[in-house]
Amino acid sequence: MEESESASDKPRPWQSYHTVYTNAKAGMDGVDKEKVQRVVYEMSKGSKYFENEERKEALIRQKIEHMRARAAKLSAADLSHYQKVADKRILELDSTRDLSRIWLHVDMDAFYAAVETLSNPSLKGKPMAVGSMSMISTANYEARKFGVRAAMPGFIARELCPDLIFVPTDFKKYTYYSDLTRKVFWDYDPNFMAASLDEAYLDITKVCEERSITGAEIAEELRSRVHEETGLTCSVGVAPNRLLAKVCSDINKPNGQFVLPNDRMAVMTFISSLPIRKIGGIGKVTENILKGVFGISTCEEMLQKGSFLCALFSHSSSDFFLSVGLGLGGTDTPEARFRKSISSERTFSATEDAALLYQKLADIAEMLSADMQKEGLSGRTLTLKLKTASFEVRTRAVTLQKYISSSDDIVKHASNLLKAELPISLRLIGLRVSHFNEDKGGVSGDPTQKTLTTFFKSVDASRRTGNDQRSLGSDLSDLHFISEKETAISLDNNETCHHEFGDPFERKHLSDMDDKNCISSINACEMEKIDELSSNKTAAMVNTADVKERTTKSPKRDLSRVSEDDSSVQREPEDSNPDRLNKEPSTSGNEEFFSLNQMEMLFWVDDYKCSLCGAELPSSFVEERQEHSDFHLAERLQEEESGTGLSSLIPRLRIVPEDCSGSQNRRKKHKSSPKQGMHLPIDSFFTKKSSGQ
DNA sequence: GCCAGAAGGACCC
DNA sequence: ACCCAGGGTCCTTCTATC
Repeated sequence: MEESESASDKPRPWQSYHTVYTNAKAGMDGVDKEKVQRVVYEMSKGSKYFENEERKEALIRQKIEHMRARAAKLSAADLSHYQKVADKRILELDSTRDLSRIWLHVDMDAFYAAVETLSNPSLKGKPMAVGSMSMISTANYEARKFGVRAAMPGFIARELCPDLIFVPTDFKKYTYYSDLTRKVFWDYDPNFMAASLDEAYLDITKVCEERSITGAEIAEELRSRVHEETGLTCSVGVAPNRLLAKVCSDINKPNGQFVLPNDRMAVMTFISSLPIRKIGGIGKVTENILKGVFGISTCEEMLQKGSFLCALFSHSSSDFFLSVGLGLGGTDTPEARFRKSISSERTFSATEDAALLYQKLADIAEMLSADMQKEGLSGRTLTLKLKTASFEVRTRAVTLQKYISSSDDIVKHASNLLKAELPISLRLIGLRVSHFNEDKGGVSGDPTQKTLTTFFKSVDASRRTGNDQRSLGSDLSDLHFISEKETAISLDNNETCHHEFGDPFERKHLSDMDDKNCISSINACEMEKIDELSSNKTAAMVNTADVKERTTKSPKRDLSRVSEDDSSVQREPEDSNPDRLNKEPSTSGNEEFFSLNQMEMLFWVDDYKCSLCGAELPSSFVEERQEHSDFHLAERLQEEESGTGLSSLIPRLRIVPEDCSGSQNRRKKHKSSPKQGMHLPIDSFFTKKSSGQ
């Protein structure tokens, strides 16, 4: 730490203060980068936040030094060994290349800001940011010219752009427009993967084939359709895999597109000069390490330095890096995945008043519990997160014998954790619950059963090759230096067991988790319901014909009503009483849906996904929803007639996705992309946009 | 040697 | 004047157990 400062710290200290916004992957074209850096530096200097950043940077510098030293110590023999390892691995990875799919990544341009401008045209042409003085979510292009960007605190943004207009976030609005765009996406790929409110991946291989049309033409068409439907513009990237498609969508943004042909040479050429930071999953730290230790700044150099990467990084990390160098990425439509945790945290002005801290803790527990109830979740591991006045983050966890979800339980255990830290000055408290009961794959809850994590790990080996951003993301953390011994050669113990992962049962549920919540809500509640059903609930089975008739005739009474019922159901996750379902209806006062609900258990999770098969249909898809529910009803009728009753419910659920909703069969459930949507507040998914119906 | 937990981080939107 | 979010995922390391 001593050396770097003295030498380079001449006249412009801000140059060494790299933050996310001055160093981002999104192009900051006409921006006076130096000025931005200076302002950010000036405004941050001396703050606790700044000091903490410096502390972290110092740690990274140490890491870099440490790795450099290790790299320097590699003997010629070592290097030749690792060169072989790398060469072999590169060949293996390359052999997994799949150029048969055409992926399209759509990214709405400055989404929140664009939506706000749509609803308030007077904002047009003026620099504007969505967010608050403490943090902004996104900025329009006028504001970006000043260096203003997402994740920048508002007070700094205002300094950069004094005329900046701040608009508070309104997720209802964004969800509404997001649904409109998804309706368009649906037409091109019913299994599209929503990555967030404003991003999605579509496998357009089939459409291209069916219409014998190029990816570029689809992109063109999709963009104009999105514009027609929403009045918003988007940018699109078309490439043989998701990782590349994502990079491509950024190239001609805003309102543009870029197509990378499904050709090995084209891919290699493209990737060769591509800065590593453009790759999803390679952030500031990884970039610094790769650059600082190995001098790698383009993807191509990943291959050139393959021996070093294999020598100094863990398997998963080196595999990832090499994949990037080869331009490989996800080409399959991944299985759905469960939500693993749920949390709530709040920042406040730092205090060391214990009573106050306990109060904050109780408030957060309350919020978290409410969110959990909404989704019918309960978990055994409770993690307390603390951020001290000096921005240091700590976590403290306990794993309990029983699953908890009530505010009281949460507070009780969280207080114990907090007590142990006590004399302390905090600026943030957070609570997270994980280790859900469904983790075990549902039904049994047998703790010895393979967990999802295990499942994904085993799949990991194969996935490694075609990782998409998710894997990327994780890989970075490997940077954490693998201890030297493990650096060795263990390149092949990956080939583990893909098959043993659990029973198909759990996977069926996975299907619906594309966006954060849906997932879990289904799991928790549905599991119970299914159990109930399969055991005895036949009573709930009502007159099918009756139900069918009503649904068919009153499409307008659309299912959004059902979702109301459903939410009330979910609100009582603790209540495993089988009568619950029977009671609900009276509360809702909607007998028709009551029947439907009881009988089919079909409702739109989070007003978005079919509780039965996981199909995704925003509430604006009124007709599609009607069709969809009709499908399930017909299916049910058929079963009734053929004598197959509820007893077959469970197996049936697993199969349904295969062909439900007619043409749009969703055998692959689009799970969300890796990261998808986690940044959105959960609430945004509950709030339904008032449009649909 | 493997497994579970706990703690700390990187990254994404 | 305002002074750096919140929700999630995955990975690695370390330890205590079995």
